[in-house]
Amino acid sequence: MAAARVRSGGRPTLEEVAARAGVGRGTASRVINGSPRVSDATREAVEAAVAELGYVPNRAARALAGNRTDAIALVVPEPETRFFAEPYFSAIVRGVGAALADTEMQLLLTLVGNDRERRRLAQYLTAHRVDGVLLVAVHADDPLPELLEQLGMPCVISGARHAAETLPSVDSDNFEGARAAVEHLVSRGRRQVATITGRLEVYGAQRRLDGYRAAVSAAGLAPDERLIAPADFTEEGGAAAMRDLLARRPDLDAVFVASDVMAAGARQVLREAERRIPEDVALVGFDDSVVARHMHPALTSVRQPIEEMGRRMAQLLLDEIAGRTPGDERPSVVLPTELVVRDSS
Amino acid sequence: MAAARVRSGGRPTLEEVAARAGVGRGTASRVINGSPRVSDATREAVEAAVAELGYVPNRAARALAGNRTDAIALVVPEPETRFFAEPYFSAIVRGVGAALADTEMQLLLTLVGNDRERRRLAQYLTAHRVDGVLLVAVHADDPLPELLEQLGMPCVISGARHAAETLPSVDSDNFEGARAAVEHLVSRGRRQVATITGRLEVYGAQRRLDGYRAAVSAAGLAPDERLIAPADFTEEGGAAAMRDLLARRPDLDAVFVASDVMAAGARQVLREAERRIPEDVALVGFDDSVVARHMHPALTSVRQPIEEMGRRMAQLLLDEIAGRTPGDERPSVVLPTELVVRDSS
DNA sequence: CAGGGTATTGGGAGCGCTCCCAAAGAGGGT
DNA sequence: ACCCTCTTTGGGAGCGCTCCCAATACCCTG
Repeated sequence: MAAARVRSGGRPTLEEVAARAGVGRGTASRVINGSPRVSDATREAVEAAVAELGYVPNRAARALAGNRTDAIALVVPEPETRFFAEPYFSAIVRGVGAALADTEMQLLLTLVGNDRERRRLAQYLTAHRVDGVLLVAVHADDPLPELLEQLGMPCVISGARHAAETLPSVDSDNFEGARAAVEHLVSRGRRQVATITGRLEVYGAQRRLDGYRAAVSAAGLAPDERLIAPADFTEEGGAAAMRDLLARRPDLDAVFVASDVMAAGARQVLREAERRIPEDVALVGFDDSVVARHMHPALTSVRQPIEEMGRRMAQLLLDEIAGRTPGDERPSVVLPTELVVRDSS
Repeated sequence: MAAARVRSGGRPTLEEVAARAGVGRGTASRVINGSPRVSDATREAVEAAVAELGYVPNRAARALAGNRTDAIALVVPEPETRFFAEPYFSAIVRGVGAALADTEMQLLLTLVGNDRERRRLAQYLTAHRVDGVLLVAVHADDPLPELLEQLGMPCVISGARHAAETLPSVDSDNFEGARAAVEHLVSRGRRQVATITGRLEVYGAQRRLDGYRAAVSAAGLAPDERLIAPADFTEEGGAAAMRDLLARRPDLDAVFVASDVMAAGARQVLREAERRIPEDVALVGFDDSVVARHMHPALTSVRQPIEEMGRRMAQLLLDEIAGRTPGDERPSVVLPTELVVRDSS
């Protein structure tokens, strides 16, 4: 029995645990990793040694020997203010954190600001420094997903990039959320329902517009392209779009806005135009952010289960990494939204 | 010259880079790590080989051999909603990310929810899985800082825990921010200035109260403890405190609230009590969050340079890890705040 | 021209773990 | 009792890097 080198300080090694338990290194490793091919007696002995020594595996050694990292990266495109804004970012992080809580997986946060950082990220991924990647707010033309697919790197994205998404993705039901919002407006007697959309290259924004259209025709209202104003998810964009709408269709009596922040911009314009909310114009937002609650009047909004989305993304990724993808098709999750009715509608 | 093993797939190793450059492994390593003890010709040869092969060092191997990890942890106590709320979290993350951008350092996100996760974190840190720790929103009685100090683990905290903080810390100037806010109220002719404080166990909240007191006496106003209502940084707490204040001193004409969220609660109560803002009561918040901008009327608030705080925390930590602490005393940074005047005052 | 630096360099010895092969032990059937 | 199979076990061989020592090359000095 090889006596483990005596080490005064430092953390205990597997070798020491094995020596203490009176078994070989291989056996100790098997116990630590939960292999079934160990007798009960041995397992208990090793577990006791682990507890006595306070052994914690050395992650680096594990990664080196096992060719894995036990870490996943959450990649956040920093300029994408829509994502980085409240409540998206912290909620996603919370959800991911929750899903990872009783896992050995570490969460690496990677902010991608400019092109240089983007290249560094690509290098990172190529160097296999993580077992998988969570990609949020990817654009349809982002080369990153392709790169990941080529590398065979497990990956989950938030929000499908288009109808024929090939990557595993988690999304909220943008179509249904928008549809329900507009249906709600119609049920309150509104007849000239306009919409301010997000950037339509973003698939989710397109789906919200689709939902709007579906609800409009389901209600038997006359579709009118002049009631549709595209914007860019910013407050200023929302304001500009609202001005356009008022100019084109001054008779509108409701607006479904594809984000709360844009709704804030729209409300400002409506106030300046002296349209009362909700008496003259009803307003519904999307996201149910802090802004919605504190707007005056409080904004009716479509809530997305963002934290849950984070959790599901992480779970999907863990599955992907473990290789237990059920069928051949890519798992894609669509979570329901909820309409939170407040004073603006 | 030992021929490097030919490997079809896979990433290139140091050994391969060395072979390609026609040098030894040690020399290649020296170049990669920027050692000055290499001739220019050799350096160039190695750099060329690195570029041609697209070599990226294997992090795990480095960590194992070098007994470091090139990673730091951002530890976030999840139940601490004050911190996790907008804008704190994302701004800190941004700042930290910016400071780390041209470093090899990785950012690990660790959410600490319950006691179990807390123990796991302690184990983590004991196992030296990171080179340093960024601790945000620590309570004065949190055992974590002590643990870190015992382990000799570099650490920076956001917000001193008390006047005699021993750890390197980054903070905004809570005292001066509060003082300036109250001074502003006084300069607008307010004479009965009340305050709603955060939880006073939080040192920052205490400092804000100190700043309030300083401004009150500097203005020659009569200090009155009935004008001071403690709360807990929540909207409901702010509302309750506002009710207390109105009951005790119905003649108050201004309130300095130690956070925007509490200010939102207070505003609600003032509206119910039919006090106009700012005509009857002027309101000033703290944080300059989204809530402040969208409140009605828009809330005057004290802005903290949170992103900059994140950046400085990271820099301090990197210094600490590099061991180049200038003197013996712990570096502690206090950043200035800025009063953003809006319609509520 | 010898002697004693100083600047470079190569490569051995690990770091602590996983993988895997071969050996030892434990039954079971005939 | 013997052979064969299945289970359990030990430990060698790396994973790719850093650290460091010894070797070599080069340069002054007297």
